[in-house]
Amino acid sequence: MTLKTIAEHLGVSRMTVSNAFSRPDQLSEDLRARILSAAEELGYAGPDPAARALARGRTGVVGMVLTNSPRDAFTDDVAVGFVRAVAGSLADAGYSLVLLHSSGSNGVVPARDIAMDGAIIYSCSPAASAFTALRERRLPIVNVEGLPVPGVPDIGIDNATGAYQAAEHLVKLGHTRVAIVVAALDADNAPASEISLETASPTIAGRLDGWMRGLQQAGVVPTILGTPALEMDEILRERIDRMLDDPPTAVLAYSDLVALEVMDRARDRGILVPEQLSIVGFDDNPIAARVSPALTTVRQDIDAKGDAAAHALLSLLREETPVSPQRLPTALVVRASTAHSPS
Amino acid sequence: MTLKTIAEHLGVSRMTVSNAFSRPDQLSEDLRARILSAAEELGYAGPDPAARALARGRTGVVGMVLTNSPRDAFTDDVAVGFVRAVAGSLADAGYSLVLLHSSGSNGVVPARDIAMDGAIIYSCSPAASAFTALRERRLPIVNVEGLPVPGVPDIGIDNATGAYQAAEHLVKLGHTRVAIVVAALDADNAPASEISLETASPTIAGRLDGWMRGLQQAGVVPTILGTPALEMDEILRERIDRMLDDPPTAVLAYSDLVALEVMDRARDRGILVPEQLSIVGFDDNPIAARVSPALTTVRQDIDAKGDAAAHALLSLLREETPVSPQRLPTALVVRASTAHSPS
DNA sequence: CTGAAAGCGCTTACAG
DNA sequence: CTGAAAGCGCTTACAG
Repeated sequence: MTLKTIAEHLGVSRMTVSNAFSRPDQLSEDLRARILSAAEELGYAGPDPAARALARGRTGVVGMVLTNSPRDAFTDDVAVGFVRAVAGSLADAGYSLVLLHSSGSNGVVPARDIAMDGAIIYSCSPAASAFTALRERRLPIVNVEGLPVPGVPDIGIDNATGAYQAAEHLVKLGHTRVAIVVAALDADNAPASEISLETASPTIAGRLDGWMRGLQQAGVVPTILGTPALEMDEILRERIDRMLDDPPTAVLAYSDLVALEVMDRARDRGILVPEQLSIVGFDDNPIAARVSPALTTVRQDIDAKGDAAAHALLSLLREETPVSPQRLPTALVVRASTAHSPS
Repeated sequence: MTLKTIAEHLGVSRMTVSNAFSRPDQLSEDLRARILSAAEELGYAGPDPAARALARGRTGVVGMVLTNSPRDAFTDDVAVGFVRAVAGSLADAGYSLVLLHSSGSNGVVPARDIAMDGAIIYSCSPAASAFTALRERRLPIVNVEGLPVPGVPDIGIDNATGAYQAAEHLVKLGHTRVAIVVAALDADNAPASEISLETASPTIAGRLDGWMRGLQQAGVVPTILGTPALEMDEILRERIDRMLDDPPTAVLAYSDLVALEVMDRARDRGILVPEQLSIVGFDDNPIAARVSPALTTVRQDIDAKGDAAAHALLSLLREETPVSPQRLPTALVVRASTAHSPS
C-alpha cells in the first residue's frame, strides 16, 4: 500500500498523489478530493514518513541527550522541567523530541543511529560519546549547561550571580561558619583554599565562584564537601554526616535535593533548621516550597532555559544567523530555612 | 559524503562498505579495518539513519503519546515516572522514545508523520486523533490506562482493589460521612446514587467501584464531587470549597495531587488533618511521603507499569505471541493523613 | 569473501 | 494543472 497503489487505482501518476498529500496547491481541489477519498477507502494512511524523511532530507525529529540515561535524568525535577519546556517549544514549531539514551549493550548508539534533524545536549561532557557522535554527523546541536565547545551554541544560567546572592544573604544574617556541599567535585570537608577548580564543571565552578565571592566580603572561608559522583551518593552522605558532627551554622548546597538531604540528616540529629543551622539550596525545585521549613534557594527559570535551547536549535535548523550564547538570570528566593546565626 | 564516497575512494563496492558498518561478519577483518579508517579519515559518520530506516523498514524509534501534550503530562510525577520507566526498558532493547505531541497549528501530526516502529498510548481516548492516526498506519501499539480497544494490548493497574482497601480503611476508622473527589466526571456534591458511571473512564470507574464497595460494607453512602476536566481546575476547586463548608470526616481523592489540594484548602480554613478530616489519595506520588502530614494513599507501581508497557510493545515488534492484558497490583499505604472519625 | 542488481517509498525540480 | 525522470542513501537476497 503505497502512493503507487493509489495512483494506479485512479489512473494518475504517483506524483499527483504525492502532491495531493504534500502540496495541495499543485492540483485541482476536485482531483485532490478524489485522491484523498480513494486513499481513505483503500486504507492508505499517507506518505510513509521514513521514505519522506529520506527524500526530503528532514525528519521532523529533534534529539535530546541527557546527562545520564533518561532513566536517571527523569528522577530530577529540574531536568524534567527542562525536557518539558523544550518539548513544548519544539512542538509549537512542529518538531517532536526523541530521548537519546547512551549506547546500550546491544550496539545501538542512538546519537549515531537515530534519524533526526538536530539535537539538544543537556549537561554533558563534550567527551561523552553521544556528544562526539552528534558532532561527527555534523548535525545542528545546542549545548545546555555544558563546557563551552567552539562552534556550538551555548545556553546556561548565570550560576555565579545567584550563588553570590545566596552567600551574601548568609553573611548578612551573621554567619561565619559556613559549609558548601557540592557534587561532581571530590572534597572531604576541606578548606576552600585546598580545592582545585580546574576539573570542576562550569556549573559547579560558576556557583563556587559566586559563593566564595559572597562570603569573602565578610572574610568567611567556607569548608567544602563534595563527591566525585554527579549526584547524591553514599560518599557525600557520609561526608555530610561528618560535617554535622561539628556543624557549621549555615550550609550552601549545590541543589535543592542535596539541601533537603542535609535538612533530613540535621533533623535526625536534633539540629534545628533554621534556628541552629541555616540551609540554602539551588534550583527552586518544585519541592523546595512544599517542604517544612520551606527552603531558601536560588531560582532558575527552567521554562526559559528550555525555550531558549529550543529556539536556539530552531534557528540553527532554519539556518538563520548563529545564536549568541545565553546566560539566563538567577535570583535568591528567601523562605524559612535560613535565619540569623545562633552564635 | 555517502557510502559511495568511501567505496570509490577505496575501489570497493558500496555494498562492501555497507557490510563493514552493518554486517562485520561479511568481510575480512583486514578489509573492514581499512574501510573504517578511511571513513574516519574522510569524516564519514556511518550509514545515514534515514536511508537505513527506509531500506530496513525499521527505525529504532518508538512513539509515546501522552494524555495531553508532553508539556502538560510532564507536570505530573506519575506520568513522568511512567515515561521514565518506559524509556529505560526500551533503551535496554535498543529503542529510543519519541514524544508525540498532538497536532500543532502547523499541520504536523506526529502520530501520522513521524517515522517509528510502534507506539505506546498513555491514558488517551480511543477517539483521540493520535490514536486513530496510529491505527490507520497499522503500527504495533499498546494502550495504557485507556478504554479497551479490540485488537490492542492493554496495560493498566487494578484500580478497584486499591480503592476498596482505601475505603475499607476509612470504614474501620469509623467514618460515616465520606466525600469522593474525582476528575473526568461531572458531579457537584451529589449523592453517589445520582452519578452515572457510563461516561466515566475505566480508571475512574474502577476506582469508584472499589470505593463504593468498600463503603457499602458499612452502609456508608458517599457524596461525590468532580469536574469534567481531566485535571484539577477551577470548577473542582470551587466544589471542594463548597464541600468544606460542611465538611465530611473523610475524603477519598482520585489522585495525590487532588488530595493535597483538599489538604491545603482544609488547612486554610483551620480544619485539622487528620484530627477533623482524614484524607486518602491515590498513586503514591513521590510527594505524598514528603508532605506534612504524610499522605495515606494507594500505591501503584509505576516502574512495573512502564516495564510492562515496554515489554508488551517489544513482543509485538518481535512478532511474538500476542500479549495478554495486564492488571498490575495496587495497595494501600497508611501514613499520617488518616485517623479515627471525630464523631 | 566480494559485488552487480533490484528495491525501500517518497519528493524535487522541470518540462509540457 | 499534470506527469516522466532522476535521485534521496542505504540494505537485502543472490550469484560468483
